[in-house]
Amino acid sequence: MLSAACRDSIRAMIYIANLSKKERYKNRFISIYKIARDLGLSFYFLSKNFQKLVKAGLLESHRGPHGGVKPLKPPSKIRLIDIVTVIDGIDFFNNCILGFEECSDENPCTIHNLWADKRNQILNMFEKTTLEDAIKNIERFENIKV
Amino acid sequence: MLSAACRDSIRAMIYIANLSKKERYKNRFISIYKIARDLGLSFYFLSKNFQKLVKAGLLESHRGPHGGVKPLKPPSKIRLIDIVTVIDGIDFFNNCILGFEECSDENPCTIHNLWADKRNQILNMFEKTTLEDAIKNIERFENIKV
DNA sequence: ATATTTTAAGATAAAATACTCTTAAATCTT
DNA sequence: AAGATTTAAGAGTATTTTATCTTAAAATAT
Ligand code: FES
Ligand code: FES
Repeated sequence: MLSAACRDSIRAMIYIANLSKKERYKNRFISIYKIARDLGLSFYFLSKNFQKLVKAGLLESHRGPHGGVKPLKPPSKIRLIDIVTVIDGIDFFNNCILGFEECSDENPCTIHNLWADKRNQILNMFEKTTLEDAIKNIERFENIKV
Repeated sequence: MLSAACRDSIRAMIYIANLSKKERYKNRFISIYKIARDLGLSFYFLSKNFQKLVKAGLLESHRGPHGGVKPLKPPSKIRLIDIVTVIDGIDFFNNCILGFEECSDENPCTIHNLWADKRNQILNMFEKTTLEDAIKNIERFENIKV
């Protein structure tokens, strides 16, 4: 459902948001190399994908020593759907699951009435969930994977 | 979410199931060429994908004049999940949305608690929905796309 | 028997996605 | 000013998915 690029980006954004809360990292740029290393991701792939997030205004970037990226908004203001929109686009939430051109209640496919509901619930989840929600889970659960 | 192969296959299976109910087609083989033409799909791609459904026992095939495919079960006994399982596999319903190796309540990622629920609802839909349900919608709605 | 129709199977080609590399530009450190 | 660090951008490569083609096998029709 999410592309590999999008999965990586969401993980990284959650990681950045969480780190940026700590005193040591507040308002500091975090190097992409460090993020990739800490999360076990490819530096090349991650920095490429980050370029979109920077352009979209979700991240601020800075070159040179002590450079890196940092969030432009507080975790409570960055929703998962914002990241998905930038990296994958939102076609998934508009398109027919059977691949028809149009998707609407007026022009439904044979399983539209069932799928549209599920799809909206997913959309709802991505719209409601912010990086802060994810961070809270990090604090809440012990053996959580970041 | 569904691959192109899977989307095509589901559409074709619904079409076959619906056609097989009609007196003229009862217990007859329906040519793959006709199915592809009627649904606007590629004959090559569809016949390739059908091979899996035949092997899996969802379709019976027959070569030569008046050959083709026909369902091996009544529409009420073929669930969407059966087709998805054969064509795409069920990894989607087991895997972590953020790409982690494991996915379980005991070893969750930062959004597992939110996603697992949605994912199960989708699974539920695919498990509960049969070809008969889709056919009923064909009868129920006027401008429906098959 | 021979020719025709139709699916099966495997090879090939094209397109999309995932991933990597190289060079440049910006910034900092000395 | 020179060198080191770090992201930006675009080109390049690899892998996966999608789509097509070719040949074979099976069944029917003549
Ligand atoms: S028309 Fe197919 S899901 Fe809406
Ligand atoms: S662990 Fe990530 S969705 Fe379950």
